[in-house]
Amino acid sequence: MRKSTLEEVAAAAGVSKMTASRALRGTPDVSSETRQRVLQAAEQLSYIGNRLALSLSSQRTNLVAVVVPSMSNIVFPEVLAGISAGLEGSGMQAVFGISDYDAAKEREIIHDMLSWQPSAIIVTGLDQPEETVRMLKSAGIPVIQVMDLDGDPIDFNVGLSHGRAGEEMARALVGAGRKRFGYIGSALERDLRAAKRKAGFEKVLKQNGLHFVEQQIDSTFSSIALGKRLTTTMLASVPDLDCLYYTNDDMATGGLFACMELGVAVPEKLLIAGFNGLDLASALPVRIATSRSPRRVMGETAARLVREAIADPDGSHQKTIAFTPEITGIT
Amino acid sequence: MRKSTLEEVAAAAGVSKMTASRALRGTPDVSSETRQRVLQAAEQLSYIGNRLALSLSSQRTNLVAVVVPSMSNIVFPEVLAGISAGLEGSGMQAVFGISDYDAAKEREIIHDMLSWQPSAIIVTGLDQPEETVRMLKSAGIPVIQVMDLDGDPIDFNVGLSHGRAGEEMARALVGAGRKRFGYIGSALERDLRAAKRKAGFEKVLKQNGLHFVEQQIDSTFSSIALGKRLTTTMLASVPDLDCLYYTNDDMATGGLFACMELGVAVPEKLLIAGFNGLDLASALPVRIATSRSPRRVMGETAARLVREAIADPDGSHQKTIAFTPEITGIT
DNA sequence: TTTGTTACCGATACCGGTATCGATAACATT
DNA sequence: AATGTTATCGATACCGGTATCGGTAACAAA
Repeated sequence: MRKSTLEEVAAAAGVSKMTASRALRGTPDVSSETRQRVLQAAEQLSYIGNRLALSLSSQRTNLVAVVVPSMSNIVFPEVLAGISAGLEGSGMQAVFGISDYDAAKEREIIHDMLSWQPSAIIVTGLDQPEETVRMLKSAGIPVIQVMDLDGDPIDFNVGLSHGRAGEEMARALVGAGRKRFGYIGSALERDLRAAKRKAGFEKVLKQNGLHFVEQQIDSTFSSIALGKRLTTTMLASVPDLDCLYYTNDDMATGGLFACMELGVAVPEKLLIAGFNGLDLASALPVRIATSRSPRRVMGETAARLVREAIADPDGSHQKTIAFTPEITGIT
Repeated sequence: MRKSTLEEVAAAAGVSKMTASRALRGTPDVSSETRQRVLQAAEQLSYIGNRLALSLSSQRTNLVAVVVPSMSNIVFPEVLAGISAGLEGSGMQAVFGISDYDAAKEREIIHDMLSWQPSAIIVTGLDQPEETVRMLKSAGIPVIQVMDLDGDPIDFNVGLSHGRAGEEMARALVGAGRKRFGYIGSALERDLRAAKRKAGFEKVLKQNGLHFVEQQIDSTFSSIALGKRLTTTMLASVPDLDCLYYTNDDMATGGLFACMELGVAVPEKLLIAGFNGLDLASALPVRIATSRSPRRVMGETAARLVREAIADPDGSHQKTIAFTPEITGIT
């Protein structure tokens, strides 16, 4: 079956294109009898409007572009789900792109997305290179940067400070009496937020006259398996650590599993700390420490800002919405 | 900064719209000097082409619509990542929609997506209601149904048989000497593939003169926490089960955690079986049985089919690509 | 009867690109 | 000098809708 156009629907209903358009959109100025005929013709031809034409003509799209770095970690899909849910009922539609933690690819994806003339764009983090920032600024639409808070926002900003999250976690752990710290990380040169957490953590360690006794940083991305492997290696060479800080909960969970297999008592002998507050982490048979980040809520909040900014483009809106991660799992 | 148009770029370069268009697209018939001027003007105005106009005019989009039921389970993001990766370099762009396991919502989303005139559409499963099927058929583009295999495909089909996956798992478990089976599920009325697995499993049990001694099915969606809770409840009332089959690995993992807290020996006393073959499952300190489904590969395969079907619309292509899940974790 | 109103509908321009065809100038060929 | 070629560019139509304005018929009011 070939795609049918409004023209064809109109012809089938014996009216003009314009009248058909009005009938389908529910505009007034159409007799209910005519409307009926058009609706029927459209149904009959299984007509689906052409949004390209609609958007081009009306000079507005219902698109919200969203760029996230990855889909392999549940964190970003959760943000997307939040955005998608937060947009529901607004007539707006999210379009996603994956940058694979690659700045060049991100630039390219943003460019592609902008060419679809979205009404707003949501990007992850505040660390876009200058050229990307310029592109975003010149797009003339609301730009929402999510997840992070450490940096200069382009426009709107929804997130939490990863630097502070690292600091707080370190403070809590030092406060709990831990002294011999190790760090296990992954892909820090690409996951800049994880790097910020580590930096914040180290800063507080230093303030307390402490430091990471041992570090193990892999260049691949975080996973449970990687956390398990690196932990096994590290505990073999430095068995007397009493606290391990990880990139995130996935890595930390792998660490916990390693400990369970090695028979290392968690948290008595070794405290394990991650980041994110995954559902997984709270269901674990042994508690690990984590900073709970409101991922879905951040997505929903970003969506709300988009709706507000579009509903009232000239209004003065709150530009920054900060979340504070709650630390759990330290007793 | 206001969005600039090709017209403006052309004016700035002192040429016609048409020449500017050619220069930017790298078409021949433009002197390198003129091309240079246009490129410079475009750069200067930070011009970004309008894909709406492009696609409307050229009558082709680079869009591939994708509809998945959820983002809360890592399974679907992985499929999306596979699709996204498989499309890379083709100039095509995936657009995602989330149906929340709701047939009505799915219908609506598919309708919305089709209005963007995608070049192909990928949907999850084979169980769309008749009206949705009609809509997909009349779209006149390649339709790829992924994940499932049990049913009548509209066009292309990439997936595995969940009915058989359930059967195979049951055969393996019965073969391993298990006799007293329990089932723990979630949202089966919406997650039809999980229901198919259960049906297949039960069929084989019956063939062996067995049945589920106890069932516990919640109406909410699968999660580790839910698996843990339901397992704790079930083991309290029926402690002598020797095998538990779950909706999926998330639920099964929760079950394992419950067992670890209750001190139930896994797998000696109780064997735990899920589905998916998540990374999580293989990193667990105790092995659980699972059927490994090639989620990312299914996404990549779907993307490949899309590319082939679009590159050669009239060619005869293989319509169905079947995967067989590998069972692991039974010793 | 004339004049307003109102309800309904159509003609036309336009959104921002691309496809197509034709025009022009410069140069080579006969 | 006349004719062909080639390289380069522009004018126009069109993609499929919507915005805008104007037209017609029916009916009410004066």
